[in-house]
Amino acid sequence: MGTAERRARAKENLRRAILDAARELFVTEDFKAVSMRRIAEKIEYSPTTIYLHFKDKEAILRSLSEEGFALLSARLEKIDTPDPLARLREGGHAYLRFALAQPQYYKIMFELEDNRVDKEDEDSMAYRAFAFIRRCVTEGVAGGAVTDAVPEPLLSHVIWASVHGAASLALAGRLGMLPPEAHDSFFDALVEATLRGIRRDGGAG
Amino acid sequence: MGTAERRARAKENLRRAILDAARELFVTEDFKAVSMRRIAEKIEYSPTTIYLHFKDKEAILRSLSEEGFALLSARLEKIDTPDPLARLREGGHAYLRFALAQPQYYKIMFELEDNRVDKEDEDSMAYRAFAFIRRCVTEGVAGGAVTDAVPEPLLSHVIWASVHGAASLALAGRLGMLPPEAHDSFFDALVEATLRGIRRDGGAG
DNA sequence: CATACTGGTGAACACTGTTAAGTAAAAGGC
DNA sequence: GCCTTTTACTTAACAGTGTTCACCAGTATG
Repeated sequence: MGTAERRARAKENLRRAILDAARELFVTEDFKAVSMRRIAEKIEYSPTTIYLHFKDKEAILRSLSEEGFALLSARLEKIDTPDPLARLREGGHAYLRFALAQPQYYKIMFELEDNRVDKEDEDSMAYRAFAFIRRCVTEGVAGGAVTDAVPEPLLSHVIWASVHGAASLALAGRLGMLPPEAHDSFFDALVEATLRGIRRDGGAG
Repeated sequence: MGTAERRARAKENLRRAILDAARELFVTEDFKAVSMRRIAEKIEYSPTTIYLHFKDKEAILRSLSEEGFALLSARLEKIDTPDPLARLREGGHAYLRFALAQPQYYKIMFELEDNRVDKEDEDSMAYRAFAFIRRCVTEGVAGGAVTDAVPEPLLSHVIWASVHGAASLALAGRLGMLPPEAHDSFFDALVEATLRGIRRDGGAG
């Protein structure tokens, strides 16, 4: 039966159209500008139709959040620097560039209620982005460059927290005390301090 | 004229009542549960009355945000450990305890739109909390324990970012990969790594 | 005493997310 | 080809949201 397939395809298409419309709304305007009615208007369907494809509005935003993590991990995985610490450095800067370039994505990735990844959803995109850090740390520990005093995955979380903190402060407008031209130096200093903090030798070099 | 004073006092009282009602709503329930109508109901006034005391809803939330920073800086300023690095360590833990104990406060302190502290509003409570870090850093640099390779206030922002990142990840539910009993170890590891990252000697001690 | 100002309100506007009930069309069974 | 069931979709409505405007009573001031 080709009909069932065609129907499934149409369904998937509409689902994608909804996500596309929502993404365009919240990337070009604001995160608060995404309303069910505006999405519906954009896809030229009734608002209630959306509920046939997504449980509620948050489900749409969660999808976009996942999309954001996919974009982020794609950027991270492009980095092929052999040395784990140097790779972490590049990864940190790539992370911050992403957050600043895609603030709307970044916000829903971390400000959404109930991200709670209780279970081992190891194929989530967030997990995948995090895996970049974990690989660097594991290699770094194996090579002796990174401290083994803090067991994994604690150390990877420490790195993530530092970089996320910088991104979060910047997006929250809490870097106002720093002149804009100093932001890059700040990001640089943060990445370097973080690396020093996890080095085995304390990072005199 | 006593009448003008009495009127001013009544005005101030109502302003406080509004803030009290809003705080109780968003502390006991949720940040999203704070609505103008529910505040009005609590203070037994019409919703429109609130607009005679606050420009809009965000003005109320900004006041509460400021209140949150006041609570935080009060906690920090209690710490009187002489050694700057040890004081930073204690401050970091106090900061994290505050964020976990008052998640609603913490969220509006950093998730509110337009916190942009462009100008030198040096008497804001956020500035005051930040000054705690700056004092530690300045003393630390003077005493030789803290690196002088990164000029202030960059280094203080680095510290703030790290600790805020940990708090933010925790509140966003992004620590789900860690078992709950490991969270304290994580916070500990983060504070220690941050301190190592800013030490002059790289922190072999 | 008339005027102007103050504090407060009810009704309304233009939204929001979401649900229940209903409809037109396509698919499946005979 | 007809009948029934399922699918896709919509209209109307509910219960809220922030905010504004026109209005009104009471107080202070000329």
